[in-house]
Amino acid sequence: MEITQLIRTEVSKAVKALYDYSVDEPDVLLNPTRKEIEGDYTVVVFPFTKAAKKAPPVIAEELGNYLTEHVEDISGYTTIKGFLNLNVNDAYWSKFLSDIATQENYGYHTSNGRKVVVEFSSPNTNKPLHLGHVRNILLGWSMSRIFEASGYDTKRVQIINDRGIHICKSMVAWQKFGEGRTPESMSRKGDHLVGEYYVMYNNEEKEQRAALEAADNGDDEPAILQEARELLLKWEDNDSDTRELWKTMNGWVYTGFDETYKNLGVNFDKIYYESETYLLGKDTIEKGLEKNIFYKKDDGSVWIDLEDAKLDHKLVLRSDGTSVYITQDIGTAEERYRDYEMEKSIYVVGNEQDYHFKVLFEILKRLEEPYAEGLYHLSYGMVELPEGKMKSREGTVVDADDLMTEVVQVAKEESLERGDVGSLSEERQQEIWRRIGMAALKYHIIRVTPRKKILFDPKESVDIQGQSGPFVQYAYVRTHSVLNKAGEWNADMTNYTTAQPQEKELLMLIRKYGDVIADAAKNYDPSLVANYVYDLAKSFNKFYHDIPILKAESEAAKGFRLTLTQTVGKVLTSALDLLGIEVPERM
RNA sequence: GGUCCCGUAGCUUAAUUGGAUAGAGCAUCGGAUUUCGGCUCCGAAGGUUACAGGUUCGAGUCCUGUCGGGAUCACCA
Repeated sequence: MEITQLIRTEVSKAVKALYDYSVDEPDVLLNPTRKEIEGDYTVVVFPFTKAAKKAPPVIAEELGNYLTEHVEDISGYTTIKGFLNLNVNDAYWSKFLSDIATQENYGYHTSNGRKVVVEFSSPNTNKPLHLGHVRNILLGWSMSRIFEASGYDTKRVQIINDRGIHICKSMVAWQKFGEGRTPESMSRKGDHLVGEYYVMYNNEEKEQRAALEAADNGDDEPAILQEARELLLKWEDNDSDTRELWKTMNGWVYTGFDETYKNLGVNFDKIYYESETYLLGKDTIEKGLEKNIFYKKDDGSVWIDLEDAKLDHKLVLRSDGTSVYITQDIGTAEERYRDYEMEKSIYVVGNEQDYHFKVLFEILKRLEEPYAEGLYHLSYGMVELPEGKMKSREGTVVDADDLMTEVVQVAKEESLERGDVGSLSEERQQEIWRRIGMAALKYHIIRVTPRKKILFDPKESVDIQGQSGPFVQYAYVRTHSVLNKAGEWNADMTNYTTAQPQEKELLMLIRKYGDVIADAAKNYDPSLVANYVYDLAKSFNKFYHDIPILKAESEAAKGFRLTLTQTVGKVLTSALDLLGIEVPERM
């Protein structure tokens, strides 16, 4: 049995035997022992004082005695105040290592047959992706990977906001100023090209507004805004020319997005388009009206009263019968359930929509939708720059494509300075630089817990030292390099029973990997994996520095350490993969 | 104004969900290589966990209040 599980089980038994008190195994408080103190795992005995009617140190002593006698893998103990520090038999660790060494996908949980849908990215089609999207995409991607590793059948989806006044604005500007330009004719990424016309639109609108104000007609609407509105009406009327232009320009954007997604290393199982879903949800509102979940005002608008959930009254259908944003979301949720019958849905959306999702989920609960209990809003803080918030109107956004180019470029420059990979082909070097640069960027963003806002300093995002992606990659490259030198080795390590503290620390971390995955899924927090993989890399570097591997004192020790090194390499690769980070073989 | 989120070392952050002396990285200062790759390792310094109360064996974590920062409160999406 796995060691921490074993300790929980045995503590539970011991408490029953000694004090006739029942503790559930998960409720046994068990931590790794602090570094300065002797021992491997620590049991907190305070919770047993009432049942035992004894002082904590006495209980610790009695439990320690019992466990040492009854459990083979526990070789001894010490007590400090109310803490019982247990020593694990050295033989346990070599057995543990040889057990997992050949395991496929070590740390992954077996399939649980449950389905989860993760929605992320979900951009508008009027401008390219920026740093904010990057955080969203990285969170969504790693969350979906973590759920897969936790045994879930996982689907990745996004819903693209491809209709509405914003895209009409880009269209108007292109009609006026475009002169037939295309991504091909301009050699420009489609999403960037469309984004430029959106900017042109905004500039034009601003100028017209200023002119109107100068002429003392400040209350009038700028002509170009009227044109955009007309275009939206035409779109809704299915005007063929408008639809054609809309399709063409959105097509440019999608091609651009695809390239960005590819560079970020992400993909989707299904894409929903608002132009196809914006009419959904109305039926549900009708049904809800019949069940008195909603109510109708005199003007014909439909509302829901959520005051007893500490929310407000919320409009769900306009007086003219058309839907609002939340109506669509209700409809899309149902459509998604028809597609996947998922038990859990995770919406990766920024925290400015916290209120919206509270309302949405509350409504779906009241409608008694079968998937309502599994809804989760993975809310994350904004990404801010040192000089303040990003504002597209002020041109202070950090473009996703530029950012990626930049980090890879920096990785390249620093690598050339060191000259470690100069002997490789140009292509392979390029691939290594790409992996390093992307690792730096991704790790820098994913390591902070989602709900906190990120202060994004471009300089720090390409750090390769300290707690960074490349630091972890370097530890992996070391494992790879040692193993290459080692060639074949004798993996029989059963008579290696003198594990060093550095080795035990590594093994305890490796043992924890499956727990970390489960925790990250339970808390919807990929940063737990990011912090874990750093700890593992750091611990390996120390081991590597302190202890000889190839020149170990015995064949058994060498076999043990090489197997350990190999296993560390596997776990590093696996954990980084959950974050969407690839490892290079050299760097 | 109501509601929600955040406040930890100069900076960026962690804390096994209420457990021991709050742990890292950057920056600063000082060390380590006849060795499997120095993008490494070791050490020093740096903290009244915004503040004030409370709950208990025990609080960065839970409760109340105060201060500071942000978000949100559309027949927009």
